[in-house]
Amino acid sequence: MSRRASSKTSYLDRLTPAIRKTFHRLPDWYRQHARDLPWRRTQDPYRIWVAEIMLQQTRVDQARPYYERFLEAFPTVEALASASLDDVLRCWEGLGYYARARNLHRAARQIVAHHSGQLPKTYEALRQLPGIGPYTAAAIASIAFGVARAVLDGNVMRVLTRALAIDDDIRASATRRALQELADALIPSEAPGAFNQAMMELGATVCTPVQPRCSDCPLRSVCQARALGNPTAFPVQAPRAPVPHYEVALGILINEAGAVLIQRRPEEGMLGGLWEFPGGKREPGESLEAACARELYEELGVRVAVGPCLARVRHAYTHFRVTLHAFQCTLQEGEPRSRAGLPLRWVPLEELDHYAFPRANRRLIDLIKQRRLQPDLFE
DNA sequence: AATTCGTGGTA
DNA sequence: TTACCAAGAAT
Repeated sequence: MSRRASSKTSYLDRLTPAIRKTFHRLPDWYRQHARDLPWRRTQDPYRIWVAEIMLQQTRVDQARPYYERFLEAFPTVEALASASLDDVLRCWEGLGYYARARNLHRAARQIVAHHSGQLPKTYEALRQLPGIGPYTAAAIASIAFGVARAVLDGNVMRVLTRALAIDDDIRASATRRALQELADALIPSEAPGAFNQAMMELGATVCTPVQPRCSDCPLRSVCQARALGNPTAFPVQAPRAPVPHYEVALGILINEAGAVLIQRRPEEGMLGGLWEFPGGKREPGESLEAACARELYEELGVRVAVGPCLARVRHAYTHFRVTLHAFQCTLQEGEPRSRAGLPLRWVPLEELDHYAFPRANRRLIDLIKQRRLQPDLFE
């Protein structure tokens, strides 16, 4: 058996009538076993859209409170479109993958401008909107509009590779193409939305990555991974590359009024549009204090005296890890001006929660606030 | 096609 | 503690 799927790979020949029949019963299973999730109580395409975007690479329990808050703040497409990006990001703070919030905001404006404020009803038209990829377009089209397009997410890939004992690497695009083809061949035309949600619910609650509950599975009679006695052998995926670790020095500049200096990151790229303390990565052989002074000079054109480290935070991103070191700094020479043209702002500590910060920065702020309760340490 | 995008929970 | 993982999209 090949671990690499070629461009001609197809799994359609593995489908027997018994397998098709068993899969087609999934909507019924779903109606009986679906958890009561807030976005299931609505047929509002806007709410379904928001939920699907939030659920990308995110667990239901983590997204739920954000979903409630977001819809309270932006109850309609029009409300979202007329909001500022900063307000949207503030609502999204802590949820991660902030491009989702930026694209959601952009797409809302496009929907108001070009679709009379209504979400498009076809897969292709949905797909044109920023942030709506193959998964989300299929999810909205099937759940809100009854279109028979199969979703392919981590859950569906796990269910399918186990059911048919597919041992190709699911990180390979060829495998994903073939799995999408397979899912599209299985989705029924009567209840496509329920089928899609059933596949995902099955993966989330029964066909789980570890310790799957096979005896409760509606597919147990046809599942080949179970027949092989080793369901967790699927899906097969290549190991990830090891991630680097960076030491980052940040400068906490405080003015006479007790306000601290923050800057807004560029809207494109990592953590785009969020605010943070100035600073950057330590270079090889450099001390943290030197890195702090260098970064503040490079970014803001100022000379600073680097004082004590007020707080440290370790944080793991997807493809690297960092340790943030926040140094209290005193302005020696010059007035801060962003060389990259980024917005800068002096903000009292109490007002920092009016700005959207990355998680690691927010934790630093909490630690610094705690120290400030002991003035001698801060002065 | 392979990388780059967050965060929190869990074994 | 480490490593993996979760209702993906953009480039």
